[in-house]
Amino acid sequence: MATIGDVAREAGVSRSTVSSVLTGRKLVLPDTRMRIEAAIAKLDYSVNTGARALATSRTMNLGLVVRFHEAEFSPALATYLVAIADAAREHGYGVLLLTEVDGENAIRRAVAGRQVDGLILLSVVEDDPRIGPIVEFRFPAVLVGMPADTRGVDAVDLDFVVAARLLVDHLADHGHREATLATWPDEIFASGRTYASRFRDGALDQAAARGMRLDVVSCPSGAEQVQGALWAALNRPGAPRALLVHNDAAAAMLPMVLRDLHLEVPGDISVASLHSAELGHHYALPYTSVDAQPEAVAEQAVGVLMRRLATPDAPAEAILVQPRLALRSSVRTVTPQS
Amino acid sequence: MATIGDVAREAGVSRSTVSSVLTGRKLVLPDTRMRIEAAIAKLDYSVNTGARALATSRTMNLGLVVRFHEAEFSPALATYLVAIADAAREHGYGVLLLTEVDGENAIRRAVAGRQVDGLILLSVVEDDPRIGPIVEFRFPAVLVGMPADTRGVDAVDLDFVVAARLLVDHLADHGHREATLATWPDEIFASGRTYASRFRDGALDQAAARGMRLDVVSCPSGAEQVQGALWAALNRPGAPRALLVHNDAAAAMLPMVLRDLHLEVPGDISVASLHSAELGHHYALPYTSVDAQPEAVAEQAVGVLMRRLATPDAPAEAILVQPRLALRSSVRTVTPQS
DNA sequence: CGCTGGCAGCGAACCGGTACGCTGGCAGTC
DNA sequence: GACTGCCAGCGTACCGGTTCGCTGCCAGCG
Repeated sequence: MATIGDVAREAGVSRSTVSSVLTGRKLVLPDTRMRIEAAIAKLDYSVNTGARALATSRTMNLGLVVRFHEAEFSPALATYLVAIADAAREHGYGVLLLTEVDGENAIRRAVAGRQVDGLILLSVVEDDPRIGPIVEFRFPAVLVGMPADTRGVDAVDLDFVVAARLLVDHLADHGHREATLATWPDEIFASGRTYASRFRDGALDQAAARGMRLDVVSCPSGAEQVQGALWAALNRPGAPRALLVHNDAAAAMLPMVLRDLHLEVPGDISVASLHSAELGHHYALPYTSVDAQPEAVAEQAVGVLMRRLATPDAPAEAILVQPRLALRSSVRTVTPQS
Repeated sequence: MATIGDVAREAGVSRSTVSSVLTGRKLVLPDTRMRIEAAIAKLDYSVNTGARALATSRTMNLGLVVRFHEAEFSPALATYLVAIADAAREHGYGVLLLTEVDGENAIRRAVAGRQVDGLILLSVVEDDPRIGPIVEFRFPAVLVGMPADTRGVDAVDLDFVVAARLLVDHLADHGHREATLATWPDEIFASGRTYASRFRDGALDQAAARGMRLDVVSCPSGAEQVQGALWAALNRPGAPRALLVHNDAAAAMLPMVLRDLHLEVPGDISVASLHSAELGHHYALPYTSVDAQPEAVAEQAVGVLMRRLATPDAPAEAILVQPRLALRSSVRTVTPQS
């Protein structure tokens, strides 16, 4: 493999001049530059990123910290990983995958070994133990997922309150005065995944504002339990004829349960949901929904991190990605009758 | 951040002695070693991996090349990514996520920039364009997924032929003389994903050997189309009362279709499938199956790559991970009646 | 007692880049 | 014609490790 010295020799200049061309930080006479570029092409040279990192003390790598939570239903995780890697590359950064049961350790190692310039933490929960070291070291990082208290750390997430409001409004606008909200298992709420509570509370608030009754049903985890919970919720006497879903597992199982109960959408029941476009695609979910937007979230997360790297002392940002409603005519207009 | 020089000063030795302790390649007197270790602890020192990489010309990083194929149904992708990262760490390696529409370029960049010591290629297809550069540069790499011709490149995959045989035998052993095989869309076969053809051909061969009739049904992609295809296949007159599934989307949709057709498993129909344990878990699939084993495949892939790095000139390995049958009593015993 | 051997630890070179101060040549100005 | 200013390009130090040959000490042995 050719080194910068080989290129310099080939072009008849010094190493530092080649470096000037590579980094573009200094002016080089056009014909000198062309000689150098020719030499680079001829020798098929490319810079040794490790050596450059050592000299500049910037690795141009980001650490992507993934904690795999067995209980979570997340076909979309891969989408996030890929979207983040793509967004990072747009800015010239690579992505190091840090997956450890004990995410704290992965962070310490990567940071201490100076393998990464910044960190992206996925599936953040409230009081996430991974946040401690980051604040302590003042290491550039961005959380994907919003802890209740962002404590001066950058964070990016979908705006679940607005998402809830959009969906509730959509039902209310179509004349629904009552609905069931199928949401996450209790342990998800308990474990501090604020997306669950932000959506639920946003939905309850908006329902109150619109004079709508909203019955909250927590679907326990496990596919069969989810089905059972949905079945029970929809089959109880006086069940509302509108369903609001914020639970990927429930959304995936819903078509089957509805068929079971001989309920037509939207004829017998209106359905509106919050789930990722990918989930909807794979499961052929024909429901009006707010799409979780992995690409947009990934882009924002990387963008925030870039800004943090550029200006380390700027105040922390908390970015809420605005959701969009995707209509799929699963909500019908009802006329009030009582 | 402390450097090796700081540690040396603190311990009253030279930098090279500290290095001897760090690498463990040279003997150091016990009490000197302890002084150095104390200094390391006191200064909270850890080696700069970039500098070490420059000196040793080994990065201790692997590149994980992921191509995201929109049409593929891949909730399991994340499982593979995480499993590979975990396996790599067991060997002291980090994982750089290389995702690009144009995977070839990602490879070239990572290799030319000496960012990784080896590559792991996911979802390999026949005549995968990414294989070319690897063979050309003789760069250490392992394919996950088996091209028909491994051309001297290491490859690891599940043994789909054995998987097919196990499942066909299972049906045959229970007295089934005919079955339907629900398999991948035509374009998956066409695009050279050999897992599809290896399974199908293995199943056909074994069915022939066991004197069994096997009707192959290709389920087109898209959740609704899959349902339609399954529905048609199961509902046609004289449809076999045994179903063999090798198609994750079909497996996921199957419970709904069966319910639709009022078919009980195994009372009305026997079902045996090949899918990942994770898929089965998330979708509550109660079918006897051969579990695709992401963890085992990941472990083997990393293992092969480690061996390749140790002995670059060893002959290429092609490892087939042996599948296991997981019984879930979805196959019933039938007594021949004609 | 002198020679040899072993070995702990040192020092310098090196990996492949970047950064910065300096030089030398040329043009413009008085 | 001497002085000034500008700037392309050079040389060298440095980033933080590893490697390897050498030194100097001590023990063992004849």
